[in-house]
Amino acid sequence: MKKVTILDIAKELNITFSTVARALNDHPAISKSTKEAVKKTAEKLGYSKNKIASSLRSGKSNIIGVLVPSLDVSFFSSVVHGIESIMNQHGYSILLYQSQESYKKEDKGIETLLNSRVDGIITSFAIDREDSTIFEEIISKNIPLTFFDRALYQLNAPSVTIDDYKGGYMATEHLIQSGYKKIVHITETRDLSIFKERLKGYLDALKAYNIPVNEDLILKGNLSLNFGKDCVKELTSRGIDFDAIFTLEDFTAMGVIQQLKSQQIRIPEEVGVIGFANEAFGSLVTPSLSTIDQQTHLMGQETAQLFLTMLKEGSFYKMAPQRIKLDPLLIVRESSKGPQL
Amino acid sequence: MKKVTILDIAKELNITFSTVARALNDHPAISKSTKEAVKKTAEKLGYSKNKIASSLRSGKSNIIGVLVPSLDVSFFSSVVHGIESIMNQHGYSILLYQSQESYKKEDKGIETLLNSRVDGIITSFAIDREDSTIFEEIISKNIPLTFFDRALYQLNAPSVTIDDYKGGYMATEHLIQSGYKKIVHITETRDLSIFKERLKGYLDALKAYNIPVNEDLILKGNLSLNFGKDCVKELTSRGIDFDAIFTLEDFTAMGVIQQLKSQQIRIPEEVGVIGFANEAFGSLVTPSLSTIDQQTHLMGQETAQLFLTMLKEGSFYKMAPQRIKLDPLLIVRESSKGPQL
DNA sequence: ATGAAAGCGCTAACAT
DNA sequence: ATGTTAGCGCTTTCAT
Repeated sequence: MKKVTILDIAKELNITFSTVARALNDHPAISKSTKEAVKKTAEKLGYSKNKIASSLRSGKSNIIGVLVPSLDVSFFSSVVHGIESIMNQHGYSILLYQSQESYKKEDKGIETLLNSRVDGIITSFAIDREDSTIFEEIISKNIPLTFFDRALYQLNAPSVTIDDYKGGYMATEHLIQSGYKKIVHITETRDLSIFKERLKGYLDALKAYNIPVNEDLILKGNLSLNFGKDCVKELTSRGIDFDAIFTLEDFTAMGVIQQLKSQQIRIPEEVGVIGFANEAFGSLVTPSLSTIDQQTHLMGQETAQLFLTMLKEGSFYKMAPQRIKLDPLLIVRESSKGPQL
Repeated sequence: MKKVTILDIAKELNITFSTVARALNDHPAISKSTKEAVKKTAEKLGYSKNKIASSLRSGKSNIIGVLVPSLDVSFFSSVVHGIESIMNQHGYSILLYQSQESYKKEDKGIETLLNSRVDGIITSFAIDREDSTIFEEIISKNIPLTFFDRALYQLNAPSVTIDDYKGGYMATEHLIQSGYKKIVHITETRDLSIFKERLKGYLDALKAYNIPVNEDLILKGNLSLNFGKDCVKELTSRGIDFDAIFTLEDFTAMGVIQQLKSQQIRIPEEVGVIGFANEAFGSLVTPSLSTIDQQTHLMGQETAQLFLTMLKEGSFYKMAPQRIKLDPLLIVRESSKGPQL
């Protein structure tokens, strides 16, 4: 089965290949009858348009690069799900790259995407990235770039994130309003602004309700289920007085819950717990886990939409970039129902 | 910033562009000194190789299409994670498509992938697919095709699946060996061989242990958490005698657990439960859910590896295709610890 | 409404 | 070790 080109169709119909090309692209100047004839023989011969050739000539690939830390993290796979669905509807394909949270792999990925002449890049960058020059290069080449979830605000690129500050504030306020007073926050050692924002929200909520900040109640480490367990162990062994825990994300919260249960500390009567991210397991565990939803589906859609808008504009980085901040959603479940009166 | 081509580098160095091309591709016949000079000026001028042009000329895109139902299902995103990682290490990029379990979108996806001249396709096809002609076309065009999880065995294409029969057998045998005797199986109405295999495993395990099959204990529907709840309601309202439930996947099992708990039926003392898929929440719920692990990471790796082997062969569909069946893993947790003595 | 011709940026066969 | 040359299969401008 040798490959069929527009030339083969042209020969079959005794017209030139440029007429065929126009017919296949629904060019207005081509008569209805030739269009039909062309499409029929294309079908008959099993013609498949060579997008590589047309991309080379036209300078547009209709492919956009999506670069994320890892599809093994449900947050990212969920957003990518949304991005692919929307872009697909608009005739774009997704070239996928995972950085595995390593900026070196990310740099390599960006190079490959650029070599592939993607029409633009959508990304949430690696946790260990320290300088933004590679993204500046993309911008200076006038290639559309859109961030989601993790954004570099010093750059002139649009972004879709959730309001992590607000999320942190909401979680903390909810605990306070439920009657908790000595609220622990577990955060990250690694320097990522989204975690700092959540911490800020925590601090401001305490302030707003006139609760003094106690440094003993702010624990730092590397997020994981086991870290959550360790935090509870440390708090109890050091005899620190607390009645609620707000963790930077759900897996850590899960560790907290498991350890509290194993030490026979009742949730939510003795200690309230709230996480962040609304992982699938939160509604299924006992007690079910209160959390902050990050609206992953909405984020995927908004990101794709924002990117498409940018593409249409033509001259990308001229105006101030649009920065969409999605509202986090408070999901109240059993784990934060309030202390025993 | 206009684009830099090998011609620009050639002019800069007063050599021909074909020497430049060879230097950049580390052609053995090029002297070390020119290679260095070329690479230095390439860097200096900000050259970025146009993969589209080289693909057009060479007939190889170094891109493979990955077509899955949805990244919102953790099983698939996990396997795609593995596939991307491995292919990436071997210099391939992934063009991603989601069928959303619709064979129509899948057909469109395949067409786009073929138009994009991918070097091959890796897929787990849509649940509603009824005929295999589109895959036969791919094969007849001699384009490498590899299935994972859901395979069409009548086709001459390699596949990586887990042994669903064995998984069904293991789950059932485990319940029997734990002391359960009246074992329900919840399965799918829709016609997908993986579910039928699990059912077969269930039936054969019963047979092997001389337990008569009771049709009342085999329930069919569309998998979901709520369906699991409904099944328990139906079983109890109809007064059917049962002491264990094996569900076709974990979300349904979760529904079963929630409904049993809400009816004050104790797990595992009164009713044992085992699911299938080893979703993330299984270890976190109470009681923790016994299940069958599908080895998603291994599946991703094996699929990528099998595909790469195929690529190397050159003439694809000549020999009998390799069909890798991975062993499922029995994960015993609290929900199937055995009935009260 | 259609044809002719140029060329996108590479690779690769064939020179020298 | 390097140069010459001919395309890959389209899109697009200019003619007719």
